[in-house]
Amino acid sequence: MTRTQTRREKVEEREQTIISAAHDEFLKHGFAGAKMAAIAGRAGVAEGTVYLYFRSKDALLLAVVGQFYERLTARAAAGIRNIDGIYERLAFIARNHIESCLADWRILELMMAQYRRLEDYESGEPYRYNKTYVAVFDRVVRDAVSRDQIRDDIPLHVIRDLFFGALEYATRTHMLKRGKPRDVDLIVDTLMTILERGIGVAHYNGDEMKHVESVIDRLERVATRLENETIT
Amino acid sequence: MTRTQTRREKVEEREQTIISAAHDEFLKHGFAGAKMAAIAGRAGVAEGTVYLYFRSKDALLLAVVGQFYERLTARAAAGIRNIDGIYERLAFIARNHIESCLADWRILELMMAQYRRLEDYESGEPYRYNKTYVAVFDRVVRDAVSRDQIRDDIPLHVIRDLFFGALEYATRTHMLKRGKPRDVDLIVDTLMTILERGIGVAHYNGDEMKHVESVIDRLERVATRLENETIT
DNA sequence: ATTTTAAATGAGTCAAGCTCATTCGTCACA
DNA sequence: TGTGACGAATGAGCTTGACTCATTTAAAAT
Repeated sequence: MTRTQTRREKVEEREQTIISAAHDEFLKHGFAGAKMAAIAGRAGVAEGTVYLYFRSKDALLLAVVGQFYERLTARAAAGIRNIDGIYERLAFIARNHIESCLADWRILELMMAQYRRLEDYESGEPYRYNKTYVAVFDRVVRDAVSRDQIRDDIPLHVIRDLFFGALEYATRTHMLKRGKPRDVDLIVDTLMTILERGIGVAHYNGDEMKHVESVIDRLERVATRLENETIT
Repeated sequence: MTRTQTRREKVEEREQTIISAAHDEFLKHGFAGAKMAAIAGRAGVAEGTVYLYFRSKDALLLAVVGQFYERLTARAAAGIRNIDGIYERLAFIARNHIESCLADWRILELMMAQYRRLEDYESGEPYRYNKTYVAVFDRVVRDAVSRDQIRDDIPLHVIRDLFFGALEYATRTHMLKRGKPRDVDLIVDTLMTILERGIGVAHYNGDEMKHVESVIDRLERVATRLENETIT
């Protein structure tokens, strides 16, 4: 008989099974409503076994949330790699955020409820998860600032809070109103428009405006010429 | 002996005592950490008495949250009465929101945790509390839209989510970083600047803008024509 | 084959939300 | 002033569910 799994592999597989079971149970019943016995049942192990893998119900939730963040971060980081343009990148992050949150809404709620305890937040794991995720966003913004595409007089943390705060609330509204997937586009587009105007460097100020006008003049001449040529 | 209180008054006073006790206990220990026995102790009544006034621990939390919202709404509504100018009004609402949330942060967390259950959210009391609060904001924005101070092509709900989402996240960041009261000004100012640029009607004068747009229209028509000709 | 070590089990403990039979306080009326 | 009636208050006890630990089972080492 071939040994298909090492001991280590078996243990890790079981851990994953328990996390998945917990994910489903939390998703269905919420944190308070989820029962450790039910999670153990779903995972096909005894209740005591769960406690060999996770210290407590909280620790189990933390593992679930951790995996959520890992997916979220991985998708965001991979997605923007093939995208140029600051607002296109932000739009991708926004859409990824909304869609991921919609799928795992309950988990997110739980995370917030449990892990926003402030006193020791910065030392906790959720904080680190969040930090690596947010780093993806920060890099995009800092990059854009260095290219003079975003004003440098707005603190990064304010932009960040605005971005993710708006996304979270918009996601909730979307969920409450049972919006259609199409609506997500509207949300993302609108948000990008506001952001572009709000934090982008002004396109139409003073000298630049004159430049714009000269370009418009040239375009107009071109347009006229084209029209005439087409007619003849 | 003069009767200082009617029966009814006594009951209401006791109810208030219990709510206050719960508020303090929740604030100190969070929802899960708060014990009904401790709340009863703080209020100076027996544990069973609490259940004469509130069906459950959840109902008690709801009452606490309700009072928070009432204060929040009353202050916001009263504050903007003496203020003119859309951004000045929004700034007041923003500052009131941040300061109130900072004071009762824990309560807010709890509320979110408990009452974002989506299925029956719209029928619940917290939803109504939130709605009347948000109505103050909506009125300001709608008023500004009707005066052409805010673009009318941005859905109100997106502005609202952006506003309150940004505020909530900014408040949390402020709390985490243990910011100073002075920083709140910076947050509010920055947010207002972004909002003004992002949702305000364009500043550059109308004629120029119309001119630009008419040129764009022409270009578009020309482009379409060219495309068609290329095909044939 | 036997020992050793790690993993799994589930009956049992404990804490906390909630209930309810009982007691208490107050007021109306004789 | 005594007494009956009724709503308010009480806290011992019930229930539920997170967590523990003595015991059993499986795997690895010798």
